[in-house]
Amino acid sequence: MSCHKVLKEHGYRLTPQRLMVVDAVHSMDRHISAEEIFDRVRKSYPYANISTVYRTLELLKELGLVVETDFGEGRLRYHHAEKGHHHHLVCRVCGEVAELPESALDGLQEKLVHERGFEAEFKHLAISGVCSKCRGKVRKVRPGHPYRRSH
Amino acid sequence: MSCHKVLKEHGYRLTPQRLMVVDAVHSMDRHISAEEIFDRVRKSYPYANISTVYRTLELLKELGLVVETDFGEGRLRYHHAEKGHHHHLVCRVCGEVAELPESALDGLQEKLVHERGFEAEFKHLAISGVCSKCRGKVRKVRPGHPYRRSH
DNA sequence: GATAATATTGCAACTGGTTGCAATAGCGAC
DNA sequence: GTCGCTATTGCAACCAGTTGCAATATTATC
Repeated sequence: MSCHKVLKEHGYRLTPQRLMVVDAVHSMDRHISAEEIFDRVRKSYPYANISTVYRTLELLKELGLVVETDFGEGRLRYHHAEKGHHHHLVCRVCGEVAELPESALDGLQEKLVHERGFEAEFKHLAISGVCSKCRGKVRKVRPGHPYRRSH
Repeated sequence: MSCHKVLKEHGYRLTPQRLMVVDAVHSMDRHISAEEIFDRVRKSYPYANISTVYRTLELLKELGLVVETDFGEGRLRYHHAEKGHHHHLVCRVCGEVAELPESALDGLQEKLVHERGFEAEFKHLAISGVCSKCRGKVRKVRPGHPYRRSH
C-alpha cells in the first residue's frame, strides 16, 4: 500500500514536506539518515526545516511505513518498510553489516514468554559483534565502516 | 577489586573529579544518569564540569568498572559493575524493569555463531515489551515509569 | 619538597534530536 | 471558489552528549 494512501486514511495531511520526506526514504536504497533526507528535501524546497523531517520520520515510523535502525554511530537511519523487517549484524572490526531475518529471534522471544511471561518487541535490532571473516584475525587493518562517525 | 586500584594499575591519574564520579556511581543503588552524577559531584565541588563526568564514565565503562544501559528514555544510565552483568526487560505499559540474567541470551549467541559465524557481543540490553501483569490488560492506567522522560 | 612531562580538566562550540508556540496552510463543508 | 477549523510548519530554544584546545594539576623522578 502506498504511503500517501496510509497517511490519508489515518487523517494526516499530505503536505509537500511530508511527501518529500517519503520520497527521499523511498528513493534511497541503503539506510538513509535524517540529515541526508533533509539535504534531499532542501534541493526541492530550500526553506524546509530539519525539525519537520524529524517529526515526519516519527510519524512514518508510528504508521509502520518506515523502519528506524540504530547502527551505533550516533545517529539513526531509516529505510522504507516494504524492504521487510529484519535485524542487523554489525561487525565492529570491519564494519560489515549483514541482515538477520526477524525469525532469528523467535526462539528468544518464546523463551521470554514461557519463562517470564514477557512479550518482547524486538524492533530492527543492530547486534554488535565480530563477523566470521574477522574472528581470529587479530589487529587487522579496518577497511572502513559504511556508517562510521568521522572525527 | 577497587576502582581506584584498577585506574591506577592502568596508568590513569586519580583526580578528585574521577574519584567523585566513581563515588557517585557506587553510592547509588539504582541506575544513575550522568546528570544525577553531575549533581552529586557538584555538591562537593561546585566548579566541576559535565564533560568531565561524561569522559570519566566513558573511561570507567572501557575499564569494565561501570555498566551503561539504555532504557530508551533519551539518556543513558550507569551502575557499578560489581552488581554483575545482566539485561533488562522493560515493560512499555507499566514501566516495570525486571532483570534478565546474561545467560538468557546464550542460546541466541550460540545460534548466531553456528549459523552465521558471528560472535555477538550483547552488552546490557534493555529489551522493550509487555510484562506478564500487563499482557491482556488493555488501556490500563500507567502507574508511572521509573525512568520515563517527562514532557 | 621542587621539577618536568603529560594526562586531565574546563571551556566553548558543536552534534543529533526534541519541543513549545505563534504563524501558516491543507482540507472538508458550503 | 471561499471559509473556517485545526493540523502542520518554521523558528528558536532546549536536551544529552562529544570534541578541540589551551590551561591546569597529577605523578614520577630527582
